[in-house]
Amino acid sequence: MNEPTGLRARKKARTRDAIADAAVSLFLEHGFDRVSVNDVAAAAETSKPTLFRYFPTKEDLVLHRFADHQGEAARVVRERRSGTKPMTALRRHFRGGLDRYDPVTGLNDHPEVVAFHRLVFTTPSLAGRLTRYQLEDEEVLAEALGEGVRGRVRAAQVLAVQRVLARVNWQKIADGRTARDVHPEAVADADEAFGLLR
Amino acid sequence: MNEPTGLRARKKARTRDAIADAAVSLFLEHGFDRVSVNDVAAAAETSKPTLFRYFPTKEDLVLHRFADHQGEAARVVRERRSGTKPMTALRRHFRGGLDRYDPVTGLNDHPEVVAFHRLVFTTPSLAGRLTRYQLEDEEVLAEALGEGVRGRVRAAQVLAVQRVLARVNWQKIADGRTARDVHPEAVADADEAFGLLR
DNA sequence: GTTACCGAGTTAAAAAAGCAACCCGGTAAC
DNA sequence: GTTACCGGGTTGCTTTTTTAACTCGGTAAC
Repeated sequence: MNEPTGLRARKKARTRDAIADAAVSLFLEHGFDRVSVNDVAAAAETSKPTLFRYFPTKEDLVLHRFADHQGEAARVVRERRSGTKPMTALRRHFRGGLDRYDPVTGLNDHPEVVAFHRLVFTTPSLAGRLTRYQLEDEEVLAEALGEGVRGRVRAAQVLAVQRVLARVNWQKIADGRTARDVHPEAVADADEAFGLLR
Repeated sequence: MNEPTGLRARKKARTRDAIADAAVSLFLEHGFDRVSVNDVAAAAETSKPTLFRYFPTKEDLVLHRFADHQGEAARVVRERRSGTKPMTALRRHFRGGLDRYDPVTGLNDHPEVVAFHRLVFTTPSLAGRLTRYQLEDEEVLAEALGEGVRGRVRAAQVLAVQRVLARVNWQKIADGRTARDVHPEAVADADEAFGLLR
């Protein structure tokens, strides 16, 4: 089921992780703009060209965690069991994320995760680039949802809903509440928001 | 004074160490002949050709620790202060090794060191290759000692003495005594043995 | 007595990483 | 207002590593 795990693949994954981890921990400690990519490369013990071979821009050093979820919505729609409506599949998937306290739902109170979200949301260049990612996500979801304007609008609405929900959840947790405590509200919010999509 | 420490050099050193460490620890645990170079490479997380680029033969995976002392005797002779006789320089150097409990003198009771020596001495192919190293050592020492048969004989005698002394010391320690305890005898033996060289 | 496998080493080609030098836009120094 | 540096990102070249397939000697199977 998982990729062939040769030496090459293992070491590439490790290098990638080393770079990403070094980056995030430096950014969290000193702030995105006060850390240069040279610093990151040095901390990860790789060269600058290598760093850029793994991550196209400085922002991606942070955002790859979202990038890993690229196209997830589209996939959920495409792989739904026949008989299930797209919206139901998406709602269930999001609900699953909440129950697993998946960081992308905003419903996660691990200190690192919270700090990470604050970093993303309060750094303009990061927030900006993140919306670019979501636009691409929107396009593939639109395709999965059907031709024409109809699909595009649906896609935009779904992603907007997810974005808002995640933001609301994160805000409550940033205010000091625990994920477990917020969970019921998050589920209720999700039901209401997805309900509006009909 | 020390080599430029770029990324490349650092990683090469690390790879080399990883291979050597994996090798020695596997050999100590299972025996030299029951561990294949494939096992070593796998444990060190490198490929077989890489392993062989760092160490020309399987034996060298163990013996590089001796190889690091290659030519040491010759260097001691060449770099002695003028006015000092070669033999005195060599005797003093060996004496220094005893005082530092240098593993090459056999006078070292760290469990790993003792086990390592047992490994070398009780594995025929290793013991065999080790004497090959000592022959090369002998040649360069002979050159440093002067032309002709005279130098060669001297060289052979010095190295034979060191070999015997190391072996005797190791034997006592293998019998359970501590290095500190054996030290005086080792010094006495050394004095006597080097004395015979006159 | 082949046939098949194992372990030490090697080879060639391709991927990946390092290095040094560069471009380009910004901003601080003088 | 040049000049110099800094940080993001790129380029070309070299070195290192992986991969897979190979040689060669030994030895177990049948």
